[in-house]
Amino acid sequence: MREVARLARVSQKTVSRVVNGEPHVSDQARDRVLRAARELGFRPNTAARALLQGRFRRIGVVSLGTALYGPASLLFALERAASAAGYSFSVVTTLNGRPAGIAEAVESLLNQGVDGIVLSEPIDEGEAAPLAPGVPILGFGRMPAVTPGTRALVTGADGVGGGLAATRHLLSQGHTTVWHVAGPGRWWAARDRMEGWRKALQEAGAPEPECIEGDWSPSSGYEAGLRLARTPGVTAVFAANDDMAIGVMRGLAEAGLAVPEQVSVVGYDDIPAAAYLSPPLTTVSQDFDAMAAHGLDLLVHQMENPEAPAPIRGEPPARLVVRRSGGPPPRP
Amino acid sequence: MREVARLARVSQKTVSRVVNGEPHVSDQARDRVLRAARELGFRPNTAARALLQGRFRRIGVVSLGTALYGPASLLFALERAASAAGYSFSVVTTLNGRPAGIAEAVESLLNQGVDGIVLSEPIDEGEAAPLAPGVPILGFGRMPAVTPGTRALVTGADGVGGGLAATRHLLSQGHTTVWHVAGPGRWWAARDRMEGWRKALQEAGAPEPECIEGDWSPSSGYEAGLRLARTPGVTAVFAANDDMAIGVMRGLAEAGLAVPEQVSVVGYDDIPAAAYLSPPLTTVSQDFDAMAAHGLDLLVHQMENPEAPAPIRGEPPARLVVRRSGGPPPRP
DNA sequence: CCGAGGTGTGACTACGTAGTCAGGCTCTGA
DNA sequence: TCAGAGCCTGACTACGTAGTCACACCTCGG
Repeated sequence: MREVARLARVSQKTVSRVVNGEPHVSDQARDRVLRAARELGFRPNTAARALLQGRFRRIGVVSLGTALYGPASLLFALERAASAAGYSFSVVTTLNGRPAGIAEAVESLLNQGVDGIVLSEPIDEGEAAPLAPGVPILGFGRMPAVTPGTRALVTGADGVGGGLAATRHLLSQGHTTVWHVAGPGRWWAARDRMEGWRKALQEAGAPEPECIEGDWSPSSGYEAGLRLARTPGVTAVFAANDDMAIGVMRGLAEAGLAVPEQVSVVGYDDIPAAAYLSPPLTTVSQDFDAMAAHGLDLLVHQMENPEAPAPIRGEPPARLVVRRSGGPPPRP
Repeated sequence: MREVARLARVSQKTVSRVVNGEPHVSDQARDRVLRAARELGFRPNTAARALLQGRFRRIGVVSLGTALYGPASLLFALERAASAAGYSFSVVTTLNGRPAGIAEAVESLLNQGVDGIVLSEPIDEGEAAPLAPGVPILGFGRMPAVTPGTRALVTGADGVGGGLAATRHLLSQGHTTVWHVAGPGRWWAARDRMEGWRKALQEAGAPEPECIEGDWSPSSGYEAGLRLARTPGVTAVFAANDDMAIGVMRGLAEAGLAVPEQVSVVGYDDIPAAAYLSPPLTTVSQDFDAMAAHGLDLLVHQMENPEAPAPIRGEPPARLVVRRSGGPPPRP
């Protein structure tokens, strides 16, 4: 910046003014500075700026690092939202199955100097609660235990609503009850979807079958499908994500059960391939961009108004997408 | 740090020494400093450190921001590799279909002060060449045009090898030739896979049918499938990713063609669901973690030895995974 | 008993930027 | 013509850390 100043025959401070678009600079000086900056390939130093202002304009995200469609979509949506809000974007993944993974990841983001943190796939890790003095944390779905004093925000992923819609749909097709292949119990998203399922059964007075826990993978869905095929009376299955739904359908098919003629299946996520499976998969769709925008709005507001209470606002609902796989129960 | 020093009754410099694990500090002083640091919740300031050292220990990645399995897997693998190498990780997505997207994204990373840049899904954008004075750039697959003077590195994604293996497999099943549903022509990955397909046909002396260009989505695969079903003589299709392969299979099925009995299909990526589709999908698998580790190795080496020429090393090969969908041609 | 070499410590400084403040200039209205 | 009110400009400084250097002290071999 000194060199630019020298070349433009102004002071370093004036260059700073031009670069930051401050007023009170003559057009002539501004012109000379801009020309000099371009000529020297000047790029303001982020470190110096951050040092002076005490913040990086950076948002950090803790992700599990799995290429699952939902989490990956949300991650990219968050990047777009952060970028639109003028923030840069750091990612840390927790090593799979590592205890204290989230707390460690949060720690690493704090060391990087982020101004806000997002837990895109909150997991209940028991005691290991993230602690972030001064830096607000946003959780999607629900939040893990948080150390008191930490500024935690929550925005819904509407897993309950989605599970409710999926299960209601199956019940409305005439099934007497609906089986559930859940995600891993530590994920809040899995718990939410299960809660929605349970609610729908209760409001319909349907019996609640034992729930099978998968790990989001098609192979766990496949195992569940084989097991459900051996279980008498199974006519409708709600899987907590599309990958498991694919596995379930495969397991049922190998056991000789046709979908949707003999068993109806509903998934969750609306992966792009869902409409092109055999049969096309009825599933629950989420608007990740809206979720990310809404969540980041909360977070940025909290970052810029440290004292203000977290505003409560509506969040984008999950939406059922009806296709063939969730058809009516078999005629006896 | 001054406060820690005061509390520990040492100089600020000694605190710095302890924090950075430098030698020549008595156990006694180190102990006092560590205790004081813990008590005050001290966290070294990244900005000041970066300002002094002229680098952030940060790697930036340009991603297209699509939740496609391959790109998302590579992104997370890169994060793991960067974290293992002691670097933090920034992501910028290019807005879909935006011209000059990559150059703009690179610019934004440079403004953040990253020490190295990865283009995880290089795209040929014609004139808009990324320009990065001083900061090395790594491209996966092949590289877009790069302004002279930019330190560009390339690591293979072995798309050619994968396309070759997929096509050879189909030919070895007895098909006279293989149709190809390609990815968007601007993607180097799509070009590589197509080149592998073409090579395999040439070495077998098989005729080269016209290639259909998709956009990686199942729906584009579906369109291609419908079109191929109307084309006489189609018995084998190589799709440039699994999503399109799913669409192709759906299109063929709707036209009454059975896979693999009447048409064999091979995909690319080995998405988790591939093994659980109907029929299970023969596809090409890549070791993203190995690719990322290898690529980051190159990049970090170049970052830390600016003058050294880029070392050339072997890269992890793509591997064919044989399942049912790529079966033999129909008996006449 | 002395010098050489190693260890432990702290004062001082620079890194590149933006906030503060002071001062010179121009323009306006009396 | 002059005071007052802007506008434009630059000197100075602080931000938090690590590199450099100086120095006191200790140990050891000759």
